[in-house]
Amino acid sequence: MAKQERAAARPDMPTEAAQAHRFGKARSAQSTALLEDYVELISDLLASAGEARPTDVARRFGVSHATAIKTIARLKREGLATSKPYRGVFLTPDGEALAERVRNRHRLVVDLLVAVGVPADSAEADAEGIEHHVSDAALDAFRDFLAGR
Amino acid sequence: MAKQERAAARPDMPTEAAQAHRFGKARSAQSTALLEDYVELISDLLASAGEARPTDVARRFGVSHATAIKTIARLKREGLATSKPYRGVFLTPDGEALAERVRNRHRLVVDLLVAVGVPADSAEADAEGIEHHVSDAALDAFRDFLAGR
DNA sequence: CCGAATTTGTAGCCTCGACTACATTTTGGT
DNA sequence: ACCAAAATGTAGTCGAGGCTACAAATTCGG
Ligand SMILES: [Mn+2]
Ligand SMILES: [Mn+2]
Ligand SMILES: [Mn+2]
Ligand SMILES: [Mn+2]
Repeated sequence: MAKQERAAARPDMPTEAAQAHRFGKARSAQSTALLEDYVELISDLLASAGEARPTDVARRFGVSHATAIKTIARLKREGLATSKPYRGVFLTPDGEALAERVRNRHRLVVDLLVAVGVPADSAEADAEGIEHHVSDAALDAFRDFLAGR
Repeated sequence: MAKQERAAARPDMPTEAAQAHRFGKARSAQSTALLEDYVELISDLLASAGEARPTDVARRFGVSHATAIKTIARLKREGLATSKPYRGVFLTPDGEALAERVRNRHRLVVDLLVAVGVPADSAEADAEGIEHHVSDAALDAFRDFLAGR
């Protein structure tokens, strides 16, 4: 029966492959979301307090300190952070660069949401999840929209 | 046994706790994202082909059939779907209702992205991830924006 | 109607991200 | 200086969500 499902399908229905690809993109974006949030948070702590302790990261992120330490270990594995036992966490140049990109993107997303009428606190909350799924093309559009309205 | 949230000190919630709360929201949204996508996909397949087979779901979602079957088992556990061996998958009333909500939300997000200038294909791809992190307050704002511009 | 192809199901393995419990190290108060 | 508290690290467990390999059921072509 699966003969001509393409012809019979709705015109606006995506092809199988295209849809699978989009779902895959969303999944892979999710796999880096945690790292992005950690790097951004650590960068903020370093800037505001001069140091980023695992306990602080855990409290700000809302997880146990053991969880934070394991995620920090993953950051180190991925070359984004460094740390020595009982000293704070620091970012590598790659980590700093990522933090900067993530911070700018976060702000852009919040600004866009506010610009289209989302209440500020909702915008801030939603952006925390949305930011990880916004493509560069969308960010460009957001910038243009914010500049030109 | 959901742990109770202490949302008492409303007026000026500490930045630290507020941030932790936002991160927690994003995490919990992510935990339901997969179920939402499956339910929406199954609903589409049921509407367009009259049936939703595990193999079709797997191919459209871009995962192995074993993975799809396991996720469908989770849908059944959560009361969103039903199925009998070697028959297709169907949605419970709860599942249908969720699919409808998710489908409308998906469209709204795409429309909003396009309205602020995001290219259509980027909008469609980004929406697949973004949709799961858009609050009702934001959706209301999106509707108003689309209606009133 | 029957054998082969397809579909479906099961089992076992992996990584990630969460937790608790406990061990160790550092820090701070007296 | 010392002991207690806090911070940090480690170990073990869990469920979700992937995978591959294999087994069983169903559907189809001849
Ligand atoms: Mn985030
Ligand atoms: Mn962020
Ligand atoms: Mn989606
Ligand atoms: Mn969707």
